[in-house]
Amino acid sequence: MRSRFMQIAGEALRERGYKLTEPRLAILDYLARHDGHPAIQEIYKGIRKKHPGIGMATVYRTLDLFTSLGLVRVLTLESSRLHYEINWPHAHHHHLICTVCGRVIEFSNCNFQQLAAEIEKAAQFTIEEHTIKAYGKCSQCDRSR
Amino acid sequence: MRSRFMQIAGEALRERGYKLTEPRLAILDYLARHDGHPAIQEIYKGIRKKHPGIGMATVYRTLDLFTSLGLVRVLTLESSRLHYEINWPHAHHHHLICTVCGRVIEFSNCNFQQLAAEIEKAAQFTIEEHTIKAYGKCSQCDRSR
DNA sequence: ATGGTAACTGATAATGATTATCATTACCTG
DNA sequence: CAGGTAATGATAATCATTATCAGTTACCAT
Ligand SMILES: [Mn+2]
Ligand SMILES: [Mn+2]
Ligand SMILES: [Zn+2]
Ligand SMILES: [Zn+2]
Repeated sequence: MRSRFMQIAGEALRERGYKLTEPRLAILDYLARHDGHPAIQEIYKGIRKKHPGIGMATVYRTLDLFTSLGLVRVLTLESSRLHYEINWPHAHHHHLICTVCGRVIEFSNCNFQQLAAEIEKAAQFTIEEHTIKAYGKCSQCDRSR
Repeated sequence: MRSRFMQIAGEALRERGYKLTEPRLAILDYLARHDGHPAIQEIYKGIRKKHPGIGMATVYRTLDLFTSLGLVRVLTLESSRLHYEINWPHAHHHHLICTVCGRVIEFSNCNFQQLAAEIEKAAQFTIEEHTIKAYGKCSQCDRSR
C-alpha cells in the first residue's frame, strides 16, 4: 500500500538521522504514484509540477540516498541513463526488455534460491542481491506470434 | 581457442561486408588475449602500446560494431562506464560482483532454460538473451567466512 | 516558541563519458 | 590507374553525473 510504504520510508529516514524534507517526500511520492521505470529527467519533470524550485542536483542526491537505504532500485535499460523504481517490500521481480519497442515487462517467478545456493558454494561468494534481465521481443513486436 | 575465434570473427566481419582493418583486429586481439572486463579506456590504452595512432572514437565505433555482431558482450559494472568481454562461443556465463572490492567472478551454471520457458508462456514474450548479476561479498572480503 | 547547528538545498561550474562532424585515408572494383 | 565507398583520427559538441559553495531549513534542546 502506498501510504503504508510512505510511512515505512519515513521511519527508515528518521531512524538513520535523515531529515524529512520536501524534495525527499516529493520524490518518494512521485515514484510511489507512477508505475514504470523513469530516468532522473522524467522524475525531475514530474515533481516540478507540484514542486518547482527543487533542483536537479537534489534529485540525484535523493535517489542515491534512497538507493543506499534500499527504498528504491536502480536499473540500467539503455546505457546512458539510470532508471529507478520503488523497491516495494515483498514485490521482488525482474525485467523483460523488448529490443524492438523498448517496452519493459516485469516478472516475479525467478526461483533464484537454489541457484544462489549452488553458486555460493561453488564460488565461495555470499550473495546479497541479484538482478536478471531478459531481452527479446514482446507480443506486439513479434510478428511470428 | 584464441586463433579459432579470430578466424570466426574475421569471417563474421567479411560476410557482412565489413573490412578487416588494423583497429578492428587490434581490439579483437586485445580482448581475446586479456581476461577480465575492461572498460573502453583500458582497451584504448592497451592497444595503443602496439598501435599508437588508433583513436578513441574508433574504439567506440569498433566495440559498438562487435557488440551488434555478437562478437563481444557489454556489461555494466559501475554506472559510469561500459565494460566489454569477448563473447566466446559455448562459454555462456554470468557475473558475481563484490560490493566491497569490486572483484568480478564468473559463473556458468545458470540453468535458465526452464525459467525462460515459464516466462515466455506467462508473459507472451520471446526471450533471446539474458543476463544475471549477483552482488555480495567475495571470500576475501567476507570476514564471516 | 526560540535559537543553535548540522544537515540539506539550489544554482552553478566542472568533469567525464559518449556521440557527432568532417576532412583525410585505405581499400575495392573495374 | 581512376572512381567510389567504407573507415579512420582529430576535434568539437553533447549530455549525464558530480563537485562546490553560499544560503536555507528541519529538528533538537532549551
Ligand atoms: Mn520493475
Ligand atoms: Mn565475464
Ligand atoms: Zn516490443
Ligand atoms: Zn571482494
